[in-house]
Amino acid sequence: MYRTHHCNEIRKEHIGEVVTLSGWVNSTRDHGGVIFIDLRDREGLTQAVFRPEESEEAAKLSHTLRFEDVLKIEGLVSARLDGTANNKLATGDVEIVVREVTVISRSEVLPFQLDKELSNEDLRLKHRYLDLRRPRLARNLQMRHRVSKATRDFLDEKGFLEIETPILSKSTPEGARDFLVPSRLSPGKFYALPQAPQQYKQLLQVAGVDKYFQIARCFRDEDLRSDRQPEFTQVDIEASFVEQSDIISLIEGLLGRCFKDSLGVDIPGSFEQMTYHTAMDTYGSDKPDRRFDMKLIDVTEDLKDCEFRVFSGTVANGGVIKAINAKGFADISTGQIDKLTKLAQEAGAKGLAYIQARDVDRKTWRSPFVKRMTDEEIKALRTNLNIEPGDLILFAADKWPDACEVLGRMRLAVAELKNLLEGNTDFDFLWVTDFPLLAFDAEEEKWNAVHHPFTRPKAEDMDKLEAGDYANVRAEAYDVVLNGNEIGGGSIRIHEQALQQKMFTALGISDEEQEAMFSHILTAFSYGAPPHGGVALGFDRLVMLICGEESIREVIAFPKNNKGVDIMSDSPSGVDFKQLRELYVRSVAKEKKAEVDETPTS
RNA sequence: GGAGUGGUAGCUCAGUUGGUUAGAGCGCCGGCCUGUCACGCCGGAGGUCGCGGGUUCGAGUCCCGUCCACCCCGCCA
Repeated sequence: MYRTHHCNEIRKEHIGEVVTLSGWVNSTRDHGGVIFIDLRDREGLTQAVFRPEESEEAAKLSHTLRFEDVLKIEGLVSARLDGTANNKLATGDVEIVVREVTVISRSEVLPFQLDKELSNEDLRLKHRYLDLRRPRLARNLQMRHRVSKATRDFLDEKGFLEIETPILSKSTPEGARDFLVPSRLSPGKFYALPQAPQQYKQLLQVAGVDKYFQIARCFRDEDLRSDRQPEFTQVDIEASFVEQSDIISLIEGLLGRCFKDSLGVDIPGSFEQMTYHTAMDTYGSDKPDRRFDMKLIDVTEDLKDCEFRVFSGTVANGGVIKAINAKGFADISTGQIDKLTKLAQEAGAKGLAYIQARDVDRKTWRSPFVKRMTDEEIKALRTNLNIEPGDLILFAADKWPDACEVLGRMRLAVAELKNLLEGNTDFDFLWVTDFPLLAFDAEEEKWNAVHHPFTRPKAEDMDKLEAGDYANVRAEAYDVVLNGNEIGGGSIRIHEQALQQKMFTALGISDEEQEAMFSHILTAFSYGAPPHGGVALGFDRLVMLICGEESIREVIAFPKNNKGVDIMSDSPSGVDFKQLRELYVRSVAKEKKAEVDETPTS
């Protein structure tokens, strides 16, 4: 037998018992005579004491122990000597006086120390199995389990069925780039890995499943980010005979359960709802972070006749002028202004207009344009923007969406520069609703679905869809936002064949293409489809936020690096020519020396 | 595809206007130590300063190129 208890289990009441523990050597404190070893498993630490007078053999062996050796110890649970209890450890009142020790496995010196922070992510990922021994990561994995368990429990109680959908799936024309899998049995044809189980879950509604969920792995072949991996997990939910409010209540309950069962935190029973238009207008983002204020204020009326042509000209062309007041940030450095200006330009602005309001008197204001403004204009700004000495005002003048977008980014950048969120532990939940159904892609010169092509237009905007007024059709779609992160999104779906066809046509998908790519779902809708809708939660992001991490890599057991490479197992990697031949695939990838590689290395 | 930050000992980092033999903490190795828990004390080993080129009497430091990592934008219906 390896153990009678785990390493965070022994307490005062066990004193006098003989126990057996197994685990890793977390640390050794060798005093020559007496030796202390902290034994660790995933649950915690227990101190073992080796004394020659108890067992000469064990004490002798204990001198040779190194970090991360794996041991089995047997000994007597004893109270620690007076004044030597360790209140940092749950097991700190007791220790195991060892009478027998077995070295199960020795460890080489580790490539990094487990008790120190480590910035070399390459090294961490290469030895992920060691990284995961660190308490923070071990805790994250346990939290992740808690959240998925809470999800399953909650949805089960609500009558949802967990159903698996295919991983070998069909390529979809819209959306992200697909991962493709060549088919050996159908030469020249390919499966795609699912970007989401969207169509399957809708077909399950046609099947009468009524309430479906899946903790589903999804795949998108796009560039990575700290919150994006090529394969990720989403909590995929779909239900029949539901309206938007039903899904919203369901998710509020689900998130409540997740936070309760993982962190023990009570979150609000319902979240504020905000339209997409209000979110953009007020925060310059469809996923506003409301943990700090700095709202976007419209000053178009105040400055429409301003002598500063950038402002008045924009208004004359139908644009707007918006501003944010970065309270107390008038002492911003020139370098920081430059940085913000560059950011604004990246977001599409021509420049960044600002006022550093050093004191009350406008003569103390530092600004490229303020001298050209009338006293009335200044007065209006003072009032509307609540300008006080020490404030920094940033302006954007452009078409409404662009001005909002630019200032939205400024708002986040200022919060970053000013460390507004340092130490903030709030959880601010929010629903963003009434998204536009379609958005025009200038590059492709076509309309794209903002959410996806199965999203239902709002009933009151249906006539606009008929009329081809695509820009003003709103969708029965909603996102759930936590602290400026989109943690989920969903919609009520189209369940009518004719409407779905109309939607495809609006997206520029010809009748032939509809037949080839979507006949299964269009046909299914002709056999009695219930109204339905659902949502998908970004599970990795949710767990990341629950764990207080800044990257989803910290909550995924074996993540890939920025280039999509698993540097531990070295995947992706080359395959044998024979494997490719069986799949009727030939690589045209060029090796470093510019030759076509027909026998890839492995 | 574009911008930014970084790369110095096993790890985390410092290294000033270019100037002696490139440092610290932790880890590692050896020794001492019977109540520690970031144990302590003594001693020691350990470096292609990412790589290549250049400027210079002299380059970790300046210049050019390049590779890698992270981060952001694009992209992610």
